[in-house]
Amino acid sequence: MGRCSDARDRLLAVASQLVHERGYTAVSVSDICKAAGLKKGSFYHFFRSKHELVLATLDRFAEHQEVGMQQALQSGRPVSEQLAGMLTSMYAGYMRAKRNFGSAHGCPLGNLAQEMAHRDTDIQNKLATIFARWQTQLIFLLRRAADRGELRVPDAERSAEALVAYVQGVTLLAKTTNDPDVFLRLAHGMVALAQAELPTAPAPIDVEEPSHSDGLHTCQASEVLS
Amino acid sequence: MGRCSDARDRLLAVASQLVHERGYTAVSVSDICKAAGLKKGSFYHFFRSKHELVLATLDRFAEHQEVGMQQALQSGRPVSEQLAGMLTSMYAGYMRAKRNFGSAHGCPLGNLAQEMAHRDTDIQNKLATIFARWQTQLIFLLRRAADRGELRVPDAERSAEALVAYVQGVTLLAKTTNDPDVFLRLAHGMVALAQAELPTAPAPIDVEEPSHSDGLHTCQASEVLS
DNA sequence: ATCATTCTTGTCCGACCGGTCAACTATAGG
DNA sequence: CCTATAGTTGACCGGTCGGACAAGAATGAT
Repeated sequence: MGRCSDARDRLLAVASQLVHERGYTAVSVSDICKAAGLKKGSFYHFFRSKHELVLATLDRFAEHQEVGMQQALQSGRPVSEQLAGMLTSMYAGYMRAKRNFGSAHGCPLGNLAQEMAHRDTDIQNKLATIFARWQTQLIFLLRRAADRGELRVPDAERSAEALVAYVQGVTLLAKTTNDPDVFLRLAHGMVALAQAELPTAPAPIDVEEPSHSDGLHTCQASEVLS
Repeated sequence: MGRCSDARDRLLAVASQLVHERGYTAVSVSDICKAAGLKKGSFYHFFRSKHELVLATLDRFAEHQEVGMQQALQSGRPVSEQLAGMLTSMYAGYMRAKRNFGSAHGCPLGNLAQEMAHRDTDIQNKLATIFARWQTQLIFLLRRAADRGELRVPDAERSAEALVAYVQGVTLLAKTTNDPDVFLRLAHGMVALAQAELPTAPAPIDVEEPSHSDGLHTCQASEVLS
């Protein structure tokens, strides 16, 4: 009863677009409303807050992703080709985005994770779940490749985790250097990570003397900056 | 002549802290001033804008980084150990940050890159330069390892680039899952990427039929979301 | 035709945004 | 000691932020 409107869907669609383009903080509720063609009052009829809206867009994203992944697993192509294809087809997507919208904005999940993971546990959890599901699918893929003798996969779990990280890192680098060729240049790393050997020594778990500092990776460095 | 004050330095220090914790957009000039213990008027005496301040913090970061890298290159440890050590010592940094500040915020460069690279070309360029310098140092390291016969390095440039990406990706994953052990679990990937083989077929540069969609990597997907 | 429900609208709020400015104070160099 | 200069202050600007709300318009079920 009452009306029925597609406003909620429009809000979701527009919001994931804008948040992807500009980031969570930089997009205002008014921006979203303007783009969806309705007033702020309507917004707050459907969502209790901007925060809740973004969580909803993540749910929607996860559903879409799920469908896509199922299809991908059925493709019979060689696995090493499929792995590299993840990056080469991101190259294609990057070029398409650049052509259609003027520039590419990286991975919507990665962007949101980088911006919000340490400030919003709801968003963090939702993103972590999506990454985990992604990893699970990769494990399947890698195990199948190992069974078929296509690849040597010493540790499918770890390799899958490494692959998720690598894809995110490559995307970030492509965006930062504004150079889509990064996807092509680094595609071979996917296969390398899939076949990565475990260290002979179980793992260097020594939390070494903290201040000897290797230098090349001062990246945690709030501290470095006095 | 006139006064001399350390206010500028305080602003830089406080700003890199806050931007690292909350992101560029989410930190206001007033926040920075409050934390530095001075008024907005003073801020605009030293910097023409928030934008300019952040560029200055990046310069400062780059200088510190430079020093650290020079030291690291002189360490005589085995290169594979040094590579893995980049991640294991980030594990240490993560734990330290968590202990001291309650949570870790990932790599300040990565955060800024993800948030700003596609919206601010000045910041993008500065970040790209820092990444490039980082890569250069890694190339040195890898070449030396190859010369000594420590590692087989088929392509030092590409491996160095892949390593930079990988470190960023692993950091993001650790932050998103809030699980520092990721650094330890994925450390072996560093060695794998250093020794990654190039594909026998030069590269699958076919920009395949655009909509066949591999699914597992729908990550460019503003499009996927209707 | 009615009426509860769903949706839409416009207006309003206090807080804060990035940034400006003129007036004031402390200080180093002469 | 004096003064040019460097640094500081607090009040202020127009604009936007996330959010609240009462009132009205459209609709579906009865």
